[in-house]
Amino acid sequence: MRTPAIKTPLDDTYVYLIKTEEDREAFWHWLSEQDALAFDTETEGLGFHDPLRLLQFGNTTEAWVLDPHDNPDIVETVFTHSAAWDKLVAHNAAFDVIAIGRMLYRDNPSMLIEFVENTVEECYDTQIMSHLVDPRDERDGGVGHGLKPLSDHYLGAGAIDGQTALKNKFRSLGLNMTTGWKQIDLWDEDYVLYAGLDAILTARLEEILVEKVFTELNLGDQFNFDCKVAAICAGMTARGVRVDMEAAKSTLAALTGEEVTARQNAAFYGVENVNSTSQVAEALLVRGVELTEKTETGKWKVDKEILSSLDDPLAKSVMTCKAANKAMKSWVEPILTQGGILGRVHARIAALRARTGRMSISEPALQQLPTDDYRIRDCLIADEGMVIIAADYDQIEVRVMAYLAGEDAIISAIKSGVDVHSSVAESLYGSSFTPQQRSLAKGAVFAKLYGASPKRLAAQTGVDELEAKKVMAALDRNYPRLARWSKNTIEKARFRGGFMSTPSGRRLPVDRGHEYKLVNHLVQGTAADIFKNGMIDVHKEYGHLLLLPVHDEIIMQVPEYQAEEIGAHVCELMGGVLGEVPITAGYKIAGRSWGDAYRPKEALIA
DNA sequence: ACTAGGAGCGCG
DNA sequence: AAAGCGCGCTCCTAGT
Repeated sequence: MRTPAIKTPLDDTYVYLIKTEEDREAFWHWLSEQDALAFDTETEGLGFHDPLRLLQFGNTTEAWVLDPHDNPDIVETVFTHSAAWDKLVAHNAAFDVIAIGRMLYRDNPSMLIEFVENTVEECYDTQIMSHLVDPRDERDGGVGHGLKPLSDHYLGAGAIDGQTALKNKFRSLGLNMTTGWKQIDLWDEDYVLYAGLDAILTARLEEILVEKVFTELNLGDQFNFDCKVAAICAGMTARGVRVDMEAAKSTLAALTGEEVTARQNAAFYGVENVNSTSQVAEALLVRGVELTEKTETGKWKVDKEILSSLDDPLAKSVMTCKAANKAMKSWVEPILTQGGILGRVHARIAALRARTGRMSISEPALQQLPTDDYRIRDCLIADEGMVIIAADYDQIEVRVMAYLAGEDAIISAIKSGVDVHSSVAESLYGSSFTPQQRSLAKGAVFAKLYGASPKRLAAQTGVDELEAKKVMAALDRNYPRLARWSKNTIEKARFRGGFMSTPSGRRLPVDRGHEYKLVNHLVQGTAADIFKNGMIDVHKEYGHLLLLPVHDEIIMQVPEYQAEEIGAHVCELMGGVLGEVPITAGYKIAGRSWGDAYRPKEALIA
């Protein structure tokens, strides 16, 4: 007996359920007629360990919804006996492939990683395509990269909003967005309808986006490149990083102690809640501290920079308390929670997240671990017999800027192996420049890189505004190609609007009124692609050792006895030339724990 | 009760 | 003339 199909709000499109043997037979027949196959999953939640609930397949007019646990043969045939259809289509393939892989290879981490890498790379991922067409998210004024906004925009399917519909459904059942996904009946009419629709929308999006990416924009190579990167990143998520549970517990205990002491101290001065900026400001004013800066909304500004300039016991307690609290809540507790499941943290690594093409890591945010407190990184360690190493590019953004600007004066300094910032300082102040002058020169280069005003440069380096202005002007005078490139970039952006592209072809949207940002975006985006390129090359040789990407540095674990050898080789693989500009990398060996690279000398003994 | 935005802070 | 860039996360506050 066949289970009745569900008619969807889209014209002539249906969702079929696989519940009976007859359903299964009909599905196999349908499957044999597909060449492009979109798939999607529903899970109990968004975390790495949350199990699969439903698996959906679809084309542009039909979807099939099944319980993967009841149909392991279907899952295996589609995902492990490839080549029966031309392509697999998914929206953010990494998420679904990991969920499917976890079901297939529950007890075999290395098989899981291999499966994830191979399958993600093979997918036509509509999220990657979306990003190549327009990298902006909704907050930035772009279309966004979720299935819903993309369907609204490209398919005019605005009426379909599974998220909202299901949220309401959850509510009517006494559930919420956390419990609902886990507890709603597997065959709930709305649940399976929207599950199936997502596969259909993905299939429709793919048709439109493939045309745009491959034909209109000629970004086929860029797409394949980003698929490769996405696959490597998904593999790293699947591999995870080993957690040192004992270290994590003791870090948590130490931070808790610091937090409690600092909080009591702050309370003594009248601040019940250190995270309330109004309380902090009020208490400081009462103590006779002079505050001068206000925020955009007119409240007293009491950020770390201001507090640290105060030399006040309350200010110190507030800073200590906030730092400890942030470290616990953002990193140590999430690491402990995830580590408690299988001993590893499987952070989500988004291969194509920033509008410049940079990657991001979340749950937890492992690209943002504090550098001044090794105890956080101490929670993360290499596997048995291995050590953590970090290989990072040398001044990648400055080199990219020199290349993009064709600034020979900087390029020749780089080529001759001279420190770039010293070379700039020498050109500005002569060969007897002071360390302060080097630091100001470095600041000026970064100001150029970010499009900062002399005012900002002054604030950051401590010189007065006039001095900052003079330095910026001198920089422009001594490096005329850099000045011209920056100026031309901004003018071109103003004139043309729309999108501009990096040399590798990545499209960067122009923000009206903020054209100066293009200078930075071109540099950051090009640097991101160089990094990804290096990561791909390292992956070819040492894929099984990759742990995390951190903007311009690759974190790996390597067998202890080969650490030097592999480190050096990895740097060779990362390096290359950008036109005339040499691109180089260096490595450092941390130790069994990542924190070993950040441990101050005194702490090494203890 | 839940949401959105602001403020703040961590990194490259 | 003026402009620091890109992220993720947590907490607070004010809104519904």
